[in-house]
Amino acid sequence: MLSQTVEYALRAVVTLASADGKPMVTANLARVTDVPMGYLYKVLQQLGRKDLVQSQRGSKGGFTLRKKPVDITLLEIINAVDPFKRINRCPMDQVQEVDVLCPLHHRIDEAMGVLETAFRNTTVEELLCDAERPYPLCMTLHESKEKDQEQQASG
Amino acid sequence: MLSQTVEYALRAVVTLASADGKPMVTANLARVTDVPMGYLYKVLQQLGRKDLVQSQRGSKGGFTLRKKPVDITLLEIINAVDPFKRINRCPMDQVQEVDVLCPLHHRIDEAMGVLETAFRNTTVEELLCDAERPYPLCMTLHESKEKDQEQQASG
DNA sequence: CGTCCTGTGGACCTTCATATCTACTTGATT
DNA sequence: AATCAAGTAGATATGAAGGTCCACAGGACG
Repeated sequence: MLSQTVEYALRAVVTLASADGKPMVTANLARVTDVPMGYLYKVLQQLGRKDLVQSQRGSKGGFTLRKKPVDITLLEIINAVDPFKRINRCPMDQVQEVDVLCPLHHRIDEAMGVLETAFRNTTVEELLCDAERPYPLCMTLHESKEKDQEQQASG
Repeated sequence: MLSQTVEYALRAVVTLASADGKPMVTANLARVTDVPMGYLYKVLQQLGRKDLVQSQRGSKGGFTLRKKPVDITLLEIINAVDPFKRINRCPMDQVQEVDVLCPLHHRIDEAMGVLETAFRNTTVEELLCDAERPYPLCMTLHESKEKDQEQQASG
């Protein structure tokens, strides 16, 4: 339903959010989020253009969030990489003045509206402090992230 | 969001529903729904395998619905050609016993659930008798359909 | 039976999102 | 300045969805 790119973008932002301001290098981010590194760059670039993330080159560099998790909605992330499309006009209708959709497309668009709202009303912050689910991303990845941070600390 | 194939399937079923039991030939259906005819065959075949439509070869043949519009939900049509996928397990998580999703995927799946329900709760019948929108599909297509039926009648 | 009409199914082509590769630029550190 | 770490950007590959084509099969009707 959502594109692979959106999925990747969401993972990246959530992970950066849980890094709590410390810059994360792409290689590390790629490992934790399980996204191909080369492609992750592209996704991060798109997020950068929309001012969701920020990059710092050179050693000690990496990516950080540009806004607080509480101020980032899932919809923003989605729109940054693969804009959520609503149906504004019937796709079949070439010559169309009025913007009244036919019943079919009206119904579909209505449903899409609900979905869009759900994404607009969820912030990254909410994903970080879910009582029942202590880790913002999957448990095993949390573990590999821990391991990775140990590596970083020791290396 | 929904695939092109789903869009085509929905158009086809709605159009067949408004044909009120009379078989429609693919060429005609393709014109009315603005779907490439060769591809429409494929879509209709998929709908046929799921017993949503029925075909009759030879002259006076064509496609008809196999069920009443009131008994066909949009979700059924969607599932026939491009099954609606829910998130059952975190896509990142290789080793996973419990089926508790991480906050991110839980949230996404929740939203998808709402969408799925919306499609499950809409029947084709509802699209046929919308007071504010007299034609189940776009106006101009309704017109071209009229024209087409005239052609059929005179030809 | 012959012929026309219409759907079937398989092979193939096209397009685009996804993913990779690589040469380059920028920043930090010494 | 030299060097290394890290992001940038554009060219190119891959694979799945969308779309086309064609030879065949089955039904209707003279």
